[in-house]
Amino acid sequence: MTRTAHLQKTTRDPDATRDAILEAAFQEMHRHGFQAASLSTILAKTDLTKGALYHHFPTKNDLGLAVIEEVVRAGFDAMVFSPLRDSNQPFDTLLEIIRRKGHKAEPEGISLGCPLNNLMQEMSPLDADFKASLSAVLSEWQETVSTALARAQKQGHVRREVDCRAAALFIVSAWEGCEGVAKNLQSVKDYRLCMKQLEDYVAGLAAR
Amino acid sequence: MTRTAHLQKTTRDPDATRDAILEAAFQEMHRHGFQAASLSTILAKTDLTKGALYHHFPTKNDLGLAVIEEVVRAGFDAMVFSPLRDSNQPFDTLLEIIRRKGHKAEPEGISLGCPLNNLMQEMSPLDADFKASLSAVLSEWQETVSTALARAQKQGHVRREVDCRAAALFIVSAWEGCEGVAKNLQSVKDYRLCMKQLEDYVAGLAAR
DNA sequence: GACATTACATACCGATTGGTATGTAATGCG
DNA sequence: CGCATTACATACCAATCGGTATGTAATGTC
Repeated sequence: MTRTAHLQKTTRDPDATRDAILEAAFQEMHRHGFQAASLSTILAKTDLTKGALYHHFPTKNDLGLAVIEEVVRAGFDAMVFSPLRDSNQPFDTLLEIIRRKGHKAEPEGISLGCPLNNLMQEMSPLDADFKASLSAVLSEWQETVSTALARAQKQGHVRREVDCRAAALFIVSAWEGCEGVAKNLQSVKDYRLCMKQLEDYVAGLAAR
Repeated sequence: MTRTAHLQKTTRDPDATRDAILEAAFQEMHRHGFQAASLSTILAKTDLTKGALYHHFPTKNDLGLAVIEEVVRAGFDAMVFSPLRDSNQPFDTLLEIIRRKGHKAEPEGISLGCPLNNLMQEMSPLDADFKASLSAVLSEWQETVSTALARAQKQGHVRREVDCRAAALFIVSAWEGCEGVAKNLQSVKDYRLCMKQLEDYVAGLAAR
């Protein structure tokens, strides 16, 4: 019956608080994975409480799915999907993206790994909703690379006998593989070396 | 004060029980990862109790590390390391191993993913002991492939200008990448397609 | 200004977790 | 055989987990 002081936020901005929760949840999930991500930690980082969280997200799973669709996917969109789709020199753009990835690599980013890859490895076999959401991003990635290669092929920049879909699958896989291995080795040097090999593989698809 | 019946195992075999715990722990960790692996579940699978577990392993971390060093590593040894080291046609053997991996792929194995990769993605940034233990296996893998390529190079089966260490790093990375992506897509077909690309890449290292 | 609704804060809950303390039966050793 | 030690089983613990119920202040609507 003690009438504790209910300190509410004086200014309200639902969209901003929702974004704050999403961002904090993304960071927490990026470091500890989804299952080990603690709602308490997320809320501590945002200075919010469970009331806020469960007002915006009915359950922890929904929060995780929203992170994938609104944060992870948006990152890929800005970094890979849009540049590839908008380019009219898709082959050069693809090579350039891979090169940039290798160059701008930071130790922290390396040791945390690719958020998409992390979540796929953890959640795909455990939860169908996660699997579907993650698969959607992964497939869009593959599809985007595949389309870029096909366009380049029409331009005569990629050899005619190349199976663009298979190549795209391998590029995406190797890409994730490089990030995963470098994450474990915690080595920027190995990451660059590995991405350089991927770059060489892609360059090897070019017409003579 | 109720004198409950203490049902002990009538026959004792410490090594066997230890192995049983390790095997059950491996399966749990393979499905749910290390953190989400429940000791209760592991014990239920073995019909043992916490007394047995904590007698053989001082802590959950030690159990996890033992699984890596005694189960995961042993698997790689039998499937990859030993065959590559013992072969005197290392290039053909490497190609054969990759081919076999693609052929004998089963849906369940695919959707569970590579145990090493799973644990690396989950634990490397969280725990230094896990990182070290996992890195040891990964480095041995890379080293084994690298040595195999170098030997093949001396035999004239691999082009002279190939950087064997870099190629081995990429092969291991792409390998893990294929398994990781196929795990998410839960598609044996895509796994085989992806491993075929890797096979082609390796074949491309051959001397003309 | 009254009132419903939104946007949170606070307090509490059952379930599960890794870990420990203690007890006891089987085994190895003299 | 006697006795220490090993190899477990049982019972209990604090901490943490995701989730819920309830309360209240800010906001939108008329």
